[in-house]
Amino acid sequence: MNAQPADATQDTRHRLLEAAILIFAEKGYDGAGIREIAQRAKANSALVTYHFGGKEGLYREALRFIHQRKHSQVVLLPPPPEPDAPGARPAAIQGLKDYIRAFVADLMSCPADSEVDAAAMALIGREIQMPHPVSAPVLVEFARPYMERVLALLQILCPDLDGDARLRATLSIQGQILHFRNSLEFIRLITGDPDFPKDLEVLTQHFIDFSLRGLGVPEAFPQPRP
Amino acid sequence: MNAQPADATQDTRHRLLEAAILIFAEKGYDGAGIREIAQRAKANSALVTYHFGGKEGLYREALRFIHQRKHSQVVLLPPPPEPDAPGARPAAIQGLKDYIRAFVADLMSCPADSEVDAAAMALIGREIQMPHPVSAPVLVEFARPYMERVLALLQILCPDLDGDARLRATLSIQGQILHFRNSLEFIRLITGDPDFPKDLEVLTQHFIDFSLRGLGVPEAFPQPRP
DNA sequence: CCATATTAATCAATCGTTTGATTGAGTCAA
DNA sequence: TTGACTCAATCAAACGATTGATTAATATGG
Repeated sequence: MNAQPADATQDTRHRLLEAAILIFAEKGYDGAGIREIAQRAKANSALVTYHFGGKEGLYREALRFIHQRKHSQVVLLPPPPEPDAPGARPAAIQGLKDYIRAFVADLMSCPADSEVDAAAMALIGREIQMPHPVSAPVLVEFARPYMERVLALLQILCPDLDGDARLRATLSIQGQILHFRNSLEFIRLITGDPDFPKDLEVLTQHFIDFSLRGLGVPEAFPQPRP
Repeated sequence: MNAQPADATQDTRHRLLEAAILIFAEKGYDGAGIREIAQRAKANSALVTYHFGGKEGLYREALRFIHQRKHSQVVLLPPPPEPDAPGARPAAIQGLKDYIRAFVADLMSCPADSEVDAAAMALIGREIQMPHPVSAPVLVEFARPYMERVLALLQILCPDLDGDARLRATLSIQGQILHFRNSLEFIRLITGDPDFPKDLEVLTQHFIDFSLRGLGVPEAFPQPRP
């Protein structure tokens, strides 16, 4: 009569993965121990080896788990407009605005929503900075749609730029946002403001303005002084 | 008659600190072991406790060591102009250009120059993302002059912005550059280009253009379409 | 100036703990 | 019974720290 008649095993796997995300995000790969993870998951530490083949396997599967279950706002966006379609340019401007909004939403899922989601993004951020050898394939697959969408939009917005310049611009746009996410703790430390992004909407709008202007999109630039 | 008559002890301390920077930067605090560090420094592992009181003390002193010996290009810059001095605005534009150039130079000290310098900046980047409790004071002291200089320049360049908006802009400028530095490995991974920043000068110029335009500085914006 | 007492620095060896991994017995549904 | 799953107990290895002996450097007294 209990709520888990079958599949208690899948449930244990699931609990281990979520606990792994939390602990790995908090302490890093080396700092986290399988005993602590298992304890958080209310499971026996030997099950890490049984289900995942060891600590490394658990780490790899945890990242895969994040990649699969992530209800990304970005991939739900409509595809970027075709470069030579009529009205492609204003559509691309709106597309970049929508992308930044969705990117921020993906990254800044706050702990109030889901403790695991927040830890998952912290873990991804850490991996971007220093990829664990085991996670490289998952990480690239995870990030590719983000990169390619911005590159496609830039092809319309800045047709004069060559491939390298578009890559630099893409990394600048995503870099400023990722930096916010990855160094939140440090920013709060140096500003002394413990709840720094007081208003996420204002912050999002800043990213949009700064990026569009940074690209040199005239429509986003303030009126020239008279 | 040998070149090191006295002070063999200070030399050991020094070797331990440099080895610590290298190993901590490569493997992180938890991943690095004092045995490995001592071996790299050609010293006995007991000397870590003797000279620094333990692993944590070595870590703290290594970060202090970086902070002290860092021949920062940024702090060598002339002070930012006074807000109400004549010609402050063009001076501030030039000041921001100089700052970005110096900031990139500080961050991207390549391994060819000094293996330890490169590792030191990787370590700082790691600390910005997840500050070790022990390092927070050093880290804040390290970063403050960078933050304050940009904020002072923005006060001249964007007098209309309030304090929060200036902070957001500062973090966007530094964020894109720090992202390049901290996620170089990942960028090379996802682009498939193992020697990504082919030309550091072009990259620096991109940061300057993107930042000045992002701020909405009209002087940096391309001619409005006729 | 030398001999000796004192301190500082380094070493090999070892401490107790914790790590990830393994084992073998046990549980339970099919 | 079988096969998938879980458990407490245990393993060897690595960890950070400590020890006591040893050497190098300095200070002191005659």
